[in-house]
Amino acid sequence: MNSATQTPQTTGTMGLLSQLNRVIYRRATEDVLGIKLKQLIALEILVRNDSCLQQELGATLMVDPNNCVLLLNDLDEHGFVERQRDPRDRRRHIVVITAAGVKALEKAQQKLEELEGEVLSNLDAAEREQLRDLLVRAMDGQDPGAALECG
Amino acid sequence: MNSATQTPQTTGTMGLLSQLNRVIYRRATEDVLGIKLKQLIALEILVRNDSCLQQELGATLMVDPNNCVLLLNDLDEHGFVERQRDPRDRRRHIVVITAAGVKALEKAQQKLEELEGEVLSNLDAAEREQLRDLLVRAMDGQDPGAALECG
DNA sequence: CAGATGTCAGACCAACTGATATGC
DNA sequence: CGCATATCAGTTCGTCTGACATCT
Repeated sequence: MNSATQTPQTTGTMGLLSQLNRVIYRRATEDVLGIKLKQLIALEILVRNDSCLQQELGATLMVDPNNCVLLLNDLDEHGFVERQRDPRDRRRHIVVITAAGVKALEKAQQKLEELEGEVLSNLDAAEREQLRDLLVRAMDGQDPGAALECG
Repeated sequence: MNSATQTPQTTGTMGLLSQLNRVIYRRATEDVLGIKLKQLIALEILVRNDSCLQQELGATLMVDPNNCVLLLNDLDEHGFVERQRDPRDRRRHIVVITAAGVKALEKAQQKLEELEGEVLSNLDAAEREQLRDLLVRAMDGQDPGAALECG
């Protein structure tokens, strides 16, 4: 009715999360970050682990193996990752991030932090830290590899 | 490397939000809720405002006018909403939720709360309240109608 | 051989783009 | 006439499904 309503329009935490994610997704485009948000998250995992099995990456990202292939193809074409055969089980691939990948990641992370500042402009530093902490804890409880049960 | 890593794999708040949303999105399917998550959010807005202009709904949901039409077509076909011409400006539509819509919403909300309990199982009641509060405040600062600048 | 892993091609769904109809 | 609103058709993007090759 009143067109300038500032009341929270969505009640549930899940709905709010979904809405706020929508805001992020709309703003964190490839134009802004240089890479896609999902690629950024994938690269973050790779730098953190130095390298990891392709299936572990997929499980952590919660994408099914097929989509993991597509995602890596994209990153591979840009020279941001390399896939190596695991010598101990030659069916498997070990994914490693390249120097160019690290560089692209750092650039994207910087842009994303700028965005974060804008999106969370209503929260002060302590509250942002609190939010991040709650999200970390929530994610910790998540079943990894739920995306694998698809065959 | 260790396949049972429980360390937070994603560092930034935006990435965490995106990942947690992924968890929700994967579980809050139409099969579980009875309606789609986005439809649930739309109906929530409608019960809260009793009725609202179609463009206001779109702005609040952050979907562009085109997608708003599709969304409402879907809800309309199920008999969950009705579109009425605004007598004061007959170009406009006023969207109202039906009794069936309210019923479907309540059912879906109940299921979603169950899901919320599972997804946020690592957080106690106080922490969940805290999370919800932070999300509400973050959403309050969001530019409504950003989705309208697309023509 | 059965089972696991990764790859690809085609189907499917959700979102965006452009054109049209109606009313101001 | 120009502008706003809603609608639809066509395109594009991301994701899922099924078939296949390789390796254990």
